[in-house]
Amino acid sequence: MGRKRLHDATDGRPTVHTVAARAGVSIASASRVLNGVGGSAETVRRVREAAAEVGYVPNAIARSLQSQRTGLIAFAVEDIGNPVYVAMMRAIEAVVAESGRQLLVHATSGQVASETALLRRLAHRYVDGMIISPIRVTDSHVEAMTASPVPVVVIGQLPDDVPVDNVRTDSRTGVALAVDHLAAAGRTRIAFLNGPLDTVPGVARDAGYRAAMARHGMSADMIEVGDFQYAAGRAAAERLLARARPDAIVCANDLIAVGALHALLVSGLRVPQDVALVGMDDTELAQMSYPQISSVSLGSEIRGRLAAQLLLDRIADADLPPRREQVPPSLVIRASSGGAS
Amino acid sequence: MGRKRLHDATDGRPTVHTVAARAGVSIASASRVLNGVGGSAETVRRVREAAAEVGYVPNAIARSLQSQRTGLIAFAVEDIGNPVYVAMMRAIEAVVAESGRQLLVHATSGQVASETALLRRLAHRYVDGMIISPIRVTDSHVEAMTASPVPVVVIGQLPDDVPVDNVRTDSRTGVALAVDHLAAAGRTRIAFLNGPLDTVPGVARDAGYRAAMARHGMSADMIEVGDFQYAAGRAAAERLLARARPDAIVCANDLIAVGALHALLVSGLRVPQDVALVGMDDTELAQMSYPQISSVSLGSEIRGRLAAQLLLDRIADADLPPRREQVPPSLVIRASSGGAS
DNA sequence: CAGACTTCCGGAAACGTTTACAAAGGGAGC
DNA sequence: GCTCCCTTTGTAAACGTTTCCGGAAGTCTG
Repeated sequence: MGRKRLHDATDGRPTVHTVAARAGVSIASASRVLNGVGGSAETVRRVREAAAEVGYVPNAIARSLQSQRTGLIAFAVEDIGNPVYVAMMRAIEAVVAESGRQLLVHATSGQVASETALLRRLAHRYVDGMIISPIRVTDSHVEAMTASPVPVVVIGQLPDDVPVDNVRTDSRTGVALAVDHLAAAGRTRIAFLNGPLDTVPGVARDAGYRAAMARHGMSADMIEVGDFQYAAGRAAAERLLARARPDAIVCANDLIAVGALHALLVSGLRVPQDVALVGMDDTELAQMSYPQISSVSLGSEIRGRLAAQLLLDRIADADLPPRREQVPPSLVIRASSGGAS
Repeated sequence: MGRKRLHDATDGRPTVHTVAARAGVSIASASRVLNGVGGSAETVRRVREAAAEVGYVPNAIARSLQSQRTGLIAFAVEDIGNPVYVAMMRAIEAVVAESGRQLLVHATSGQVASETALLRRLAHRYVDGMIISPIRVTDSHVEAMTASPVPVVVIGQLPDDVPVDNVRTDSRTGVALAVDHLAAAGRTRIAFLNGPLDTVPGVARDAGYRAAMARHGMSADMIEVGDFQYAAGRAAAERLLARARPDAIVCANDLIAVGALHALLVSGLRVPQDVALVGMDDTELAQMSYPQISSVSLGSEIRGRLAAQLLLDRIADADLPPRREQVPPSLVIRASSGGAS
């Protein structure tokens, strides 16, 4: 009834004080028992009993404040809907959950401002680490990442001198795999539908396409650019078909490929007979299409898993030297390029 | 150099104490200024300056402990990969971000044990609220939800007497819409590919199909059941085609529909000429297929948005009476059932 | 110029944990 | 019986913030 309450007002939920008082021990003892460290048999019994009686549950925030850990891992990505990120997210979730942590997901819309804002917010330490897959990498990204007090792992390319753990693949050779495959199948007019050229994957894939085409002595004049979405892919294919007559199309990701497939079928072309099609990322989408779409796998699940692992390792030991994992691309051949249905 | 440091060891990051000391004011004043409440012009200037100089950033955890709020909202869902949940997640993310909070995503694998574990963990208050879309609802779900100290909003059906905010739709009439549409188009042998019958949506959709078929005087003898995935849909369609000759198929969700489409095309049937197809959930997948798949929209984005809104409202005022929002289904007609391509 | 009122400030408590430290108790070995 | 060591316990500090409260100083009013 006193005006100045010390602990455990009648309205509040039970705290370790409640439990301690009820068990007739100090909060230190209560805490120790509840954490399973130390305590005599009798004390353990009394505390456990008291805790059960009042339905005590430790407060995660208070614990975090003390331990300086939130138990949260953030995953920041342009678009939660893109199946390639979904695949990564699944893999990351698995690793993160395994370590007893939880996953926070951010949608950045691919905007530099919101990505750097997110990185800067890491200073608030609301999370123990972040995995980010920026589609563009600017100086402010790099600056924010290196200034962050909590570990950051990047999925994607990063300038070599940036001391940040990262997981990369080689989409340049990935595109080459696709071109080689199509050329080997006798295709001679291989077009390319790319994403924006001011993105990291966009330039890499463009370079891969041009180099591979040059290697085969073919001219790289059937390129259309849009963004990395289904609608853009469909539109790009329509533009392409309006001005050229390719016998094969390589797409910078599966969403674009599905859009292209749609455009091809609408205009009465047969896939793969008239036009062969190869996508990239090897997402579920490629398998769910009809015909199933050949796709260059960039190991999304593996990259996700590796990124999560790198992050956990660094959280465990901040002094590790920066690490860099590389996942090689591989081509998965399906019906759309003449493989089995 | 003293052994017993009080605040701000040289190694640590700046805290409000650092700022206060540097500005020559008390931590109370520093905190007030940093929160933009009170302070004389001179104090404000000094504190701001000190904060900028040391690069002060408030610690989110400590703030949470004080405010009893984490600023986090959890979204728990069976499978992060299902496009219908992706759509909901997008909508929820938008609302949640708008309110200055962040989204935590849990994958439950649809297992009752992990869902109830998640709900019970809410007692730790690691999050300000949770949106959950359980595919099955058991007594332990209900018990855990009502016992939770933080608000829970359910997307999906819930027994009427459970005092928990929820957002529902009516997939029973949703299926009826599909059947009516197909019957009106002259289809007479309408099959149904459903998800598991021990799930809430599974039974509702089954009931909807049977009722609608009866209403049209058609027998409901072409039903196949699998889970709500692409592969299961494809397999179910194959089983169906092996034993019957439907002229239309209604699917319990879009993943199943895409799988069925695949099976139909593989077996040389034309869609919609030979077999009309209608999916459910109206996800991106339905638009990305060829032909595009008619689908019963259950308003995923709307449900997501509403759920987020209900949750925020309840967080703001715990004494609100339980609310229940209903989103009506609607049919989106596309090429797969004879609509425009 | 006294009193009332406002503004600003600092000390200290509070949020709910964990843990360093010291004290106390109890065997065991001599 | 004494010392030594080990176990158990409680006190209090610490994590980093916000905020209550009382006092001081300044401003206005009559």
